[in-house]
Formats: sequence, C-alpha cells, structure tokens
Amino acid sequence: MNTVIDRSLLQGATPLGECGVFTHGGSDTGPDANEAVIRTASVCRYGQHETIFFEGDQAQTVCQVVEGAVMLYKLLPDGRRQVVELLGPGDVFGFARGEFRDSAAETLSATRVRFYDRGHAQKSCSFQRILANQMLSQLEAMHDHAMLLGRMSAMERVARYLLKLAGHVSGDVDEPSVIRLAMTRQEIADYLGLTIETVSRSFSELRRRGVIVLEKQDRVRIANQRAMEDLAIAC
Amino acid sequence: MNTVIDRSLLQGATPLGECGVFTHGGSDTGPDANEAVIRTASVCRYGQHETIFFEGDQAQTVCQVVEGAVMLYKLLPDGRRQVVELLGPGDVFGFARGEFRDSAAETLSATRVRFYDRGHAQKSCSFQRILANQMLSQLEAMHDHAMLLGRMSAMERVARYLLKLAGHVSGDVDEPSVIRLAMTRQEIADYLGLTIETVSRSFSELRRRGVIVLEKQDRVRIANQRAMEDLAIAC
DNA sequence: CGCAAGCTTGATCAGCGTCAATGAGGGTGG
DNA sequence: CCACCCTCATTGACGCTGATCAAGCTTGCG
Repeated sequence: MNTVIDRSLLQGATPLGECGVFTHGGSDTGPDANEAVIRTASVCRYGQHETIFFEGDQAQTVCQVVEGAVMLYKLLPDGRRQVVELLGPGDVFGFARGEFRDSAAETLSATRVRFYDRGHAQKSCSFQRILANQMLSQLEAMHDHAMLLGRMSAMERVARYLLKLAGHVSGDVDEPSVIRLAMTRQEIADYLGLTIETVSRSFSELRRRGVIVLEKQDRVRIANQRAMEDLAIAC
Repeated sequence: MNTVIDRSLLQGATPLGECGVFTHGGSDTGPDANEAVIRTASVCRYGQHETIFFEGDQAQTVCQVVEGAVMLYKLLPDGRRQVVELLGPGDVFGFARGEFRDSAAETLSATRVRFYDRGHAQKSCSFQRILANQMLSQLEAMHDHAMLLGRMSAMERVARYLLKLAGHVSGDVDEPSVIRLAMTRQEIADYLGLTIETVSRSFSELRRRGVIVLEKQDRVRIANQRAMEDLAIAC
C-alpha cells in the first residue's frame, strides 16, 4: 500500500516540493495562467499495476506522481517491451510534443497522480520552468541509461540497478540497506534490456558470491557494498 | 564543409526558427532577462571532430547548434563509449542540472555553436519555454533510442539508423534518397551500442541483399525502401 | 609511391537468449 | 488446516547473435 520503491532511487527526483508544487509564480503569459493550471488540476488514485494511459492515447493532460511509483514503457509490434522511465513523487510525465503519448504509463505500486490541463500548463510560465527542470532530470537519467543499455554487461546492469535502488551509487552510509523491489523480474528485465532468466541468474550469482542476501523474492540486502560498486563500475 | 547530416534526421529538430531563436518574449522574471540572454550570447566556429566540452566540465553556458551537427557521448572508466545524442541546427544542449556537464560534446562536421549564459538563461521565461520544448523532443527521442538499444537486433538498429538519416521512417516520397554519413563506423557503432565490425557487416549484408547501394564509404543509397522499413520494424 | 587511417572480411568464442522443467509463495476453497 | 492452483522465480541445456582477435583492403594524402 505504501510506496514500495524508495523515492531516492528513482530518476529525476525533483528539488521542488513534492505535491502542491507550484502554488505561486512569476508573471505568466496569460493573466491567470498559474491559477488556471491549479484550479483545473485533479488527482486520481490507482492500485498496483494499473494502466494510467497507453502509448498512442490523446495527450490532453500532463501528469505528476503525488505518491507511489510509475513506469513508462514502449512496445514493438511483436510484443517486445522496453521500460523507458521510472518515476517517483514529484516527477512529471505524459507531456507529449505531439498530440499523442509516446509511451504507456503503469503504476508499480498504489499511486496518486495529479492531472493538469495541457493547454493551461503550456501558458503558465512557472509550469514551463518546472517542466524544463523535470525534462532535464529525466534526460540526464536517460543518458545514463543509454550507457547502461548500449554498453554494459548483464551483471553490470543488475548491480547498477540495485545500487540505484539503494539510493546512492557512492555508498556513504553503512546502514544495512535492505531494498524492496517494487518491480517483478519481468519488469526489471524490460527496464534493463535483458530477459527474465538473465536477471534471475544475475541475482543468484550475486547471492552465491555473497554480495547480496535475498531475504525474500522482493527484499534484497546488500551485504558487500564495495563489491557491488566494483561490479557496477562505480562513478 | 556544409552540414553533412541532413537536418531532418536529427532528433529534436525545433519548430522554432533556427538561429536568432528568441528575439522577443513574453514577460520574464527579471526585467530584461531576455535581453540579457541575447546580449551576452556569442557564437563559436568549430571544424570537424572538434570537442566543444568534456564530460565533467563546468557548465556555465547553454549551447545551441546554429549550423552543422554535434554528438554528445559518455565514457566509462575503461574506455567504452556511448553516443547519447545527435543534434542539428536549432537544437539546445549542454544545459546541466548540476554544476557539471553530464556528457561530452563533439562536432560531426564544421559547426557554428551559440553560447548563452546559464544564469541569464535561467531567468528568462521564454528561454525556459524553448528549453522545455527542446528537452521534451530530446527525451522522446531518447525513449525511442532506449527501445533500440535495449530490444532491437543489430540489423534492426542499422536499418533504423539509415531510415532516420533518410529523413522519414515512413517512406512517403520515392526520391532516390542518397544519404551522406557524417559519422565514422566507430561513431555509428557507439551510437547504436554495437561494435564497428557488426556495423560494417550489417552494411555489407544490406548491400548483398540489394537493399542499399554503397556509392562511397560515406554515401548510401536506399535501393529498396520497403525492405528497409520491414527490417527496421516500421512504426 | 608509400604510408596511415579507416573499413571490410574471416575465424573463433562467449555472453546472453531461448526453450523447458522444476521450485517457491500466496490465496482460495474444501 | 491442508490441498490445490496459479503466478512468478529459479535452474539447466543448448544455440545463436554479436564480440573479439587478426588479417587484408580501400582511400586519401604527403
């Protein structure tokens, strides 16, 4: 019921306050552009693994995670899937360049999503500012992810994924760091560009080497932070 | 000397005018924020394969391609490289969330780049608007690219790359469509997440099948648009 | 003409995908 | 409470795609 994915591990965690994000603003194009965006906003609740929208849907709204976790993914005609984004509280998504959504959105856990009217949002200067920041965060995260998808081995990908979940690639704390996985093996595989079997084998290999402890299927303890960082090519 | 990469094939071609982009604007946070951005902007010229900045450099400026083509790439400590972005006229790059550039920038051909002061840019409302649009374009392009890197075969990647260069994934015109490649095989490989040998073999295979004609090393004619689209999994 | 840089091609290998079977966990109903 | 089932995860055997290593080849330039 509560957010299963730790917020810090998600890309683009905003420096903005998390929910009532822009309650005031500078001057805007329209006289009350900000006002309008906020006035017309609405919040929806979703359970785990519910679809918020599909790829190709009309994009009349801009969405923001209030609480929970959301993934964006794309499909090929033959069913191959790539998860292209993981989002946490504060993150904005579903804003399309064209008329349609470029990817589907699905919740990873119980989630509240705020919807803004797209037309109003485009007129609001402060919203544009937030959007630019958000897009930038996500773009930088995607650059990292492109490196992972294009150039890293299966083990490196899995190690990096777990470290990201643990909240910091550079391990500064020596807390036990138990991670709850909100994603199934299949979702992890589709995020990392691997198969479910390869993800599973990587987990097993890490366990065999004593780098992690699988307390439950969805609970991982990092037993050897140092080894983990070596595997992930710590940056 | 002229732009070797056709503009249309590059990600995020802006709908904005291409150079003197925002010469006026709505109201801004600062009184003359727009003015300041433009007044302090400067243009530099680069030859082919020159570095504009390195990953980790201080990010005091925001850059925009005026003419030519630029690629952004990231490196791993052991030298593995991933090209994360291809940019053409009008495209904005080098704007970092933090203090440092998250990737290196290198020209693919002779290029003119305009530099804006970052501080001024952040204060300008119209710049933020342009930036949001730009980031969005690039983000959507990255989503596509993640699909390519994570889920497509070598042949599919190369076919898609060539179609993108040809300017339209959906072939609407029956022009001869000769493509000039501004990138070396190594750069293409690093963009597509492959090795130089695999890229070369894919080109040869396409030639053998009569799908393309290699007029010169850097000149490709698409002989069979239909076959090409089938290979690329036309969308 | 000869050298250098970049491209192509071949032989071999290994990492990861595919196919298939087994195992664990959680919920439901008898 | 236990038995059953359904979903998801693990493990094994095997093969293919693409990486690696190693020559040759083409092109452009001094």
